[in-house]
Parts: sequence; structure tokens; C-alpha cells
Amino acid sequence: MTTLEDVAKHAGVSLATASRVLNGSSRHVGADMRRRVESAAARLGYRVDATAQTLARGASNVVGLVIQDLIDPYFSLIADGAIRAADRHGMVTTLGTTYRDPEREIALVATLHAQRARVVLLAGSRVADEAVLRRQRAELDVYRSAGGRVAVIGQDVLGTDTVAPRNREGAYDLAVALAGLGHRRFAVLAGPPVLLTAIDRTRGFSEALADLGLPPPLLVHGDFDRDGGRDAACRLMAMDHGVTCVFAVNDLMATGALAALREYGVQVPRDLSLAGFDGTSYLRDPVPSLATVRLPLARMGAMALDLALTDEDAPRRQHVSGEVVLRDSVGPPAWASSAAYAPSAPVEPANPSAASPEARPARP
Amino acid sequence: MTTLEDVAKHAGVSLATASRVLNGSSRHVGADMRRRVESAAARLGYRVDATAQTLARGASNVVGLVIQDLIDPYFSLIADGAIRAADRHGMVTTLGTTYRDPEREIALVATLHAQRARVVLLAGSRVADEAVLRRQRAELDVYRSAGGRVAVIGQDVLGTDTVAPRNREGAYDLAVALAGLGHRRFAVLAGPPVLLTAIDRTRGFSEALADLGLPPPLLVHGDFDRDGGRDAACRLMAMDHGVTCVFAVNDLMATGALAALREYGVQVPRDLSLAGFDGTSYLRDPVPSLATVRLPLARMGAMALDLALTDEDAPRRQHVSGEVVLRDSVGPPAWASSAAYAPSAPVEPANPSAASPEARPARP
DNA sequence: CTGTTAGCGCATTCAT
DNA sequence: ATGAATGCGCTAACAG
Repeated sequence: MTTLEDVAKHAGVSLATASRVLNGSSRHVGADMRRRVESAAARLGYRVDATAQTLARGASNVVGLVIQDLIDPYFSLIADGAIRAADRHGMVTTLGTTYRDPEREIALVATLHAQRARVVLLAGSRVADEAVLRRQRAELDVYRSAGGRVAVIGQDVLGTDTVAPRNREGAYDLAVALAGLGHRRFAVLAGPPVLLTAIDRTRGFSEALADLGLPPPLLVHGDFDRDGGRDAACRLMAMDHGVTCVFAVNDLMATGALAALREYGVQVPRDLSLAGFDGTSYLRDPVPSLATVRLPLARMGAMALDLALTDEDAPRRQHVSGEVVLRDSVGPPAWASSAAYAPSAPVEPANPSAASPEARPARP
Repeated sequence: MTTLEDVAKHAGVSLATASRVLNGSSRHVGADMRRRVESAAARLGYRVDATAQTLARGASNVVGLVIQDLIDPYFSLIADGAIRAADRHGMVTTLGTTYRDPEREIALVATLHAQRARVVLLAGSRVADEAVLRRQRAELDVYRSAGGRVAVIGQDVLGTDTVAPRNREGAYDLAVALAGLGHRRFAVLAGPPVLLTAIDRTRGFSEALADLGLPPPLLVHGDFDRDGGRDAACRLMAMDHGVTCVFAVNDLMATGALAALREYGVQVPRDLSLAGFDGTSYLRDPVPSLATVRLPLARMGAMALDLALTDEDAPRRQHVSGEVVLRDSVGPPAWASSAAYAPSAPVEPANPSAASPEARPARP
């Protein structure tokens, strides 16, 4: 293993000089010495020891990223954005996965603290459990008191810098758009009752319906993933109701729900409209393509890092809005299509020259 | 920031003792001292400095993982498997993304070397470019000569431990299964001509057709991602041919091809059968669900780490096989369905009690 | 502009 | 079983 000292010796210069040309900031080094050092380093295959640098400088170049599930496109998009941003800053990213266990999140913060990560990014919904939140805050506090910076992508409940998606507003807008298609009776596949993201989206959706003078939605809880959506949809099918439109609080659940509906022989959107939330791009591909509220996920990852890297005293909050994207999975209710009310064709025509089934603009 | 020395002082013991109880291996420490150290550490919120440990021990606990694109499920599945395995070994994972640029892969190895990663995992297709391979080998050599361990998930062309998917064989088996449905004229959306993975899969497919006495497939090259598949399918549509079955050399391309075919009004599988390769689970959800060759991606990530962690002198190779999974996107050719030849129903019935559209077993 | 030196936090001999 | 001392590779004063 080649060290700086080896390079210095081979170049016939001092340790300090070698350090200055290879890793130093100010370049007060003569041209010839510089060349000698550089050639010696190349010849010996010298690679800095970043851990030694961290120790000597008292600051590392690693960003710790904590997500819940790498397989979920929601998180892989955020992670991609964060990793690219870290790369732009010349930093490397250490990735930890909680598998949706809040306790693991705490353990990972401790691990990343041990790694001397310069910043820790926490992505994913916070929970409505004060005991958990207290333990999370405690671990973050010891990390921050050691100089660590923290940013959360999610709800602002930990006293950190936060990139906060406007879940309530996005769901509200979505409900308005769906009601605009003629729907009056809705169901919400509402996710787990403790997840703040699920709660906020459900609430926003319900508030819109209330404001429009429509009956409150039928709520069906379940897991926050594909199978949760599948199960919730199955339970919905087993109930007696007049629902014509279903809102799954995230895209994964919507995907599962779509599969379930297909198995039940329910035609989407003819028999039932279906929409999700997040805007993970895979939603273009199922048939029918799924309506959603699109969040700028990759950008949110980058924003979180930038937030954490520009230090301020008081924690800051940055909101990001979602954009309602109506696609083939939503259309007017069946009772409307035979009546005078028929705002637009529910399905795009097959057309070779058209772009891939991206988005139809939301109608207000 | 609390150091071991602080803990030692507060506990009234020596640095060495504190080190032994908190991070040491052998536990030759009295019970009372142990308790005092532990309580002091807890009280002060002590967290080890892993970078200092790395320096002192001369060995780190980070595994460096290099993938091409985190958004591609192929890589997020591998990464998930590798991260879980690293976690089991008490190691953390630093993730780098090349965006399919071989030069960036080299740079990332250097970065991870600087980070003093104990092992580096390289996932993704190698390229058929001797100049690139030489530079990659050179960088890996300096890393290994410094004590680093390397494993590759892909082709065994870098002289490293390797987890090698049987791409040729998987494509061969797929071709046999598709020919068994009655197809005689095939096209292959063959990906970039320099990607070994694309080459191997194309070759295996072609070999099977030759062995069966069928004409060679029509080859259409393009990028290795969704849009590449989309474009290739469009170009295929513009050609005059008697193709009844299309093989896209990875799932992403198959997904894009499916979208393109839909735009052209081509019914799958009635007008054209379509299959992919990789077995990323999202393929269950598009309609029709896509046939593929399923690789145990998460397990491959874990295998690579285990391989790199158990040191041997000679580089080893572990092959993994893919499993042909026929789904709704493949069926007998149109000319066969009206004739005597009709091996099975091409589409599963809509059935509420059935499982999600997983797999039909491959027919030999 | 260049060289000398003192730590950074910890593991680990080596004594005791 | 415990403590004192050395060094891991590097940066950053400080001195020339």
C-alpha cells in the first residue's frame, strides 16, 4: 500500500510538499517539484487515504443516506438524485436501508455517525408515534452535537432541515380533478394508519371532497406497498358501495390495486377509475397507464443534500408541490358517459406517431 | 465530539481498557470496569470513530458497490441484495453509479480505493473494448495490490472473482421455449453491439434457432434501456419481415418495446409475441405481463460479496442460471392458432381467486 | 515556496 | 486484568 510518504521519498521532497500538490487546497508549489510529485504518485499508483484525511481534517466527505426500501422506485429515485448531487460536491454516498422499521433507522444513524458522515439524509414518511419520534430525535441529537448535519425528506417533525412534499395539497388537487370528471363516490386505499404521508394524503383528499360538498370517501387501510394495495383493493371489492373512483395513496399500492381489479374482471376506467401518488415513472407502462400526483423525487434528494450542506442556525423547511397527472386509468364514471356529462374521451387512441403514453394535462 | 479518551476519563480507566470494552475483540476486562465504561459511554453519547479504527486497524468495514443505474430495477435488485449481505457482515455500503460510462467505473474504483473500501463490487455488463478493459484492469490492479478485494457481477474478463449469469444458456432456453409455441421467424432487439451481456444473449438465442433448423433472427440494435427498446421496436415496425416473435435482450427494452407496439396498434401476443430477460418483478404489471428469463438478482449481489470476502488465491467464478418464465406476452403465432397447432391458451382467464399474473411454467 | 512537527481517534503491543 | 506508549496516513500550523 503506497502512502504519501512513499511518494514524497521517491520524489525527493518533503511530506508536506507532496501533500500540498496531491491533496492541498492552495497551490503554492513550484512547477518542477509539482511535476516530480505527480509523476512519482502516478508511477507508484498512489491513492489518498480518505479515512486518514477525515481524521486529520476533522471532516469527512461522506453523505449518509437512509431510505426505507431500495426496490421501491420512490426511494431509488430520491437516492439517485441524492447520489448525483453528492457526486457534484465531490462526496461519496453511503446507503442504508431500514425496510420500513423505524428502529433500524435509529441504528443506521448511529452507524453513519460512527462512519463520521458529514451529513445524514433521512428519506421516507415519519410515523405518528411520539415514543419513536423521541428516540429518533435523541439519536439525531447526539449526531448533531458531534457536528453532523441532518436533512429529512418527509414531514418536519424531527426539528431538522426538511424537504417536505405537499402531500395534503397534492391529494386535494387530485380529488378536485377527479371530481371534475363526474365522480361523486370515492374510496381511498389509505395505507397504514401511523404513516404521516398516508395520513396527509388521505386527509387532503377527504378535505377536497368535503369542500366540494361530496360524501366522505370510503377508507380501506393496508400496507404501503404493492401487496398492500392489492389486498386493500380486494377488500374493497368485497364491500357493497357505490364507489366509482379509487385513490391509492401511493403508486406502489395503485399498481397492486390495478392487478387486483384486473383479476376481478373490473375494467379500468370504465367500471372504476384509479389514481396513485408519487409519479414514479413506471406508471406509464401498465395498461391502463396510471394517473398520479407527480413529485420531483430526484430533485428532492438533491435539495435535501444542498439544504444540509449550507449550514444555518435554525432548521429550514422547503416545500415541494406535486403535479396532478391524469392518465388512462381515470375517466368519467359509467353513469356519466351515457348521459350528457362526458368531459373527454377516457382513453387515448392508438397512434404510432404519438409520444409514449405520458400525461394528459389535468383538467381543473 | 466525544472520544474514547473522554469516556476513559469519565469512567476512571485507561484508554486501553475503554477500547477493549467498547470495541475490542477479546473480553479480558473486569465486570465492574466494564460497567463503568459502558455507562460513561452511554451517558456521553459516545460513538466510535470508524475512520480512526480503519486507520489503526489497517482494515475498513465498507464495501464499495459500483452499479450502472440505480433507477434500473436490474441494479436496484442487485444492490438491495448486496446491501443486505453487507449488513449481515456488519459492514456498510458505499454506492457509486456509472450511468453506463466505463470511464466513470474506473474513477469510482479509484474513489472507493481512496475510501479504503475493503471490497469493491462491480455490477453490470462488461464491454467488448480491449482498451477499456485494459484501463479497468489497471485500476483494479492498483486497488488489489493495496489489499483490496474485487468481485464482478457479469462477465469474467477482468481476472476477478465473478458471479456470472448464464446469459447465453438462458437465451438459448428461451428461444427453444418460444419456438415450441410455433414461432419460426424471430427478431432480437439486440442492444448495443459492444455490451457483452447483450452479445451473449443475442448469441444464445441465435444458436438455439440454428440448432432447431430455424432461420437466424432479424437483429435490431439500440440502447440497453427502455427508450432503446422503444426505438428498436419502432424500427422493426418500419421493416418488412415475417417475424412473429420478438426477444428484447433485457426487461427494460422489452417494456419500451411493448409501449411502442401498443402505439402501433400491434396486439401482443396475438399479432406478435414479446419476451425480455432479467426477471425484474415489475414485469408482472404491464398488460400483457411480460415473459422473461428470471435471474436471482438479489442473490447475485449477496453472492458477489461473499465471494469477495472469502479470500482465495485464484479468482473464482460462480455461474447462475436464469429461469424461463412465460407470461401473457407470448403465445402461438397467429397462423398457428387457426391451425391444428395450438399448444395452450395464450392468455390467462380473469379470475378473482387466482394469484397475480405470475408465471406459467415454461414448456420444453 | 518548502520542510519540520504535532496531533486527529483509536488499536495494540509491551510492560506490569 | 490493566495501563503506558507507539504508530496508522495525513493535514495544518509553524518555522525557515
